[in-house]
Amino acid sequence: MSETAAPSRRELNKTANRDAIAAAALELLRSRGMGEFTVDDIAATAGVSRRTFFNYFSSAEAAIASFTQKYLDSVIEQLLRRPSDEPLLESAQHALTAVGSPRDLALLAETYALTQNHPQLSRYQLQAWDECSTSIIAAATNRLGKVDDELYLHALVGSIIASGRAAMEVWFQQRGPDTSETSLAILRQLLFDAVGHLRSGFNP
Amino acid sequence: MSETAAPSRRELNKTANRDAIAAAALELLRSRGMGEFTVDDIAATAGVSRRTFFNYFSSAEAAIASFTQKYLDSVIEQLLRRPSDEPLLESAQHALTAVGSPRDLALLAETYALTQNHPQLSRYQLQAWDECSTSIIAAATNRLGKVDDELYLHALVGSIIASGRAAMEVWFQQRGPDTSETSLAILRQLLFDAVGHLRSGFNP
DNA sequence: CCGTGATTTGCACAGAGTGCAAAGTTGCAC
DNA sequence: GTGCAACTTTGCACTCTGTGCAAATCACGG
Repeated sequence: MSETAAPSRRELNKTANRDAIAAAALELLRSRGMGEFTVDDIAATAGVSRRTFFNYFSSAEAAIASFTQKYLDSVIEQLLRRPSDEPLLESAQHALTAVGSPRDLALLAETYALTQNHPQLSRYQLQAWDECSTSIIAAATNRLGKVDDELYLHALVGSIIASGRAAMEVWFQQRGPDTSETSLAILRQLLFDAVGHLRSGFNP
Repeated sequence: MSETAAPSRRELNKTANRDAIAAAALELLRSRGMGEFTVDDIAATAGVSRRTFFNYFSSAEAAIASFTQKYLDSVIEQLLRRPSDEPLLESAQHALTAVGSPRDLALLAETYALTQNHPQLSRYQLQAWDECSTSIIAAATNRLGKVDDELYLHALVGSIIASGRAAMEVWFQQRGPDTSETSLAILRQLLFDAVGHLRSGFNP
């Protein structure tokens, strides 16, 4: 069915460049910490010009947040694979915890941990989660046709995303920057349980 | 009981300055639109130096987002006034729609409307809502003592805030930049209904 | 091999944000 | 009211950000 299609040389170079830049940003984040490096540093590490950096990302924070976006994109992908008659909350519960890409979850967790106390980066992460909401709403609207109750859908999807973020926050409080396999398993469980609470209407 | 206490001259000057700067930012936002003015413009309009602007706000966006923060602060204030044995969802429903400060809600709506398509400002607004979550969680933890289920509390409060944001979004889709009394009444109703959906566990 | 369109790069420039020290205010004790 | 201590505003200098523009470079099809 849907092949990934044309990996032309140009396309390949483009994603390779993008990945190299994001990887360079992550490397500097790990080694120096947020705020301790500049866009020039990232560009130099990635082996591109400063100007090219800005062709791909609008800021250093955006480059780091791309890892969060990547995880959330894979969540949406999983979500679209669920049977379309399955209740949204159930689909979401599975999509958030699906291990379609273990590395994505690990990077989500790592960048989340390295983000603490860096307002501007936090804002970019928030935006990534919010855009995920928007995508899910669009997909649901697409699938169900014009919904009768916009408010219901927005509040529901927003709550799902909020539950996901709650799981991240609680995980980090409990585990700190530990991103071992064990720790990530706990994170997955928290993601599952958070949406579980939502599914049960927050009735204990 | 808790008086607002010492309005010393210094304190007064400080809040007056802060208000003047925020008002100047809003005025420029209204007259020129986001991205069409600089921090120097705001400082000049407010009658302070550029450097003083940065003593109060870290960016133009932060100055605009202060109106959202103000509304959310008043929500928290209302929330703390509710009887402490009332279920959190019920308290939240009332706090979000309480007209403790009609002007705050109007400014929330207006700045929300003027924010569309301005990523950096959107991020600041998101952050304001997120910090509100954090405050509510802290308050609840404070009131109930160390909670047994952190995840439950985080997911619940996050969902409340998400419902509030959902109401804002739906309101704006329906009403655009209309901030008349009638329109604001609709917004209040949407806020009430959004949390209502959450209260009923999203069961139609 | 060459032309065409996309991509990268260098350069220039306006503006953001911050440290620092001088100048100006406010509060308080005498 | 004088004067000193603490706080606030301001100007200045400096680094870094983000973007427009045009030249150079690259990918691809003929």
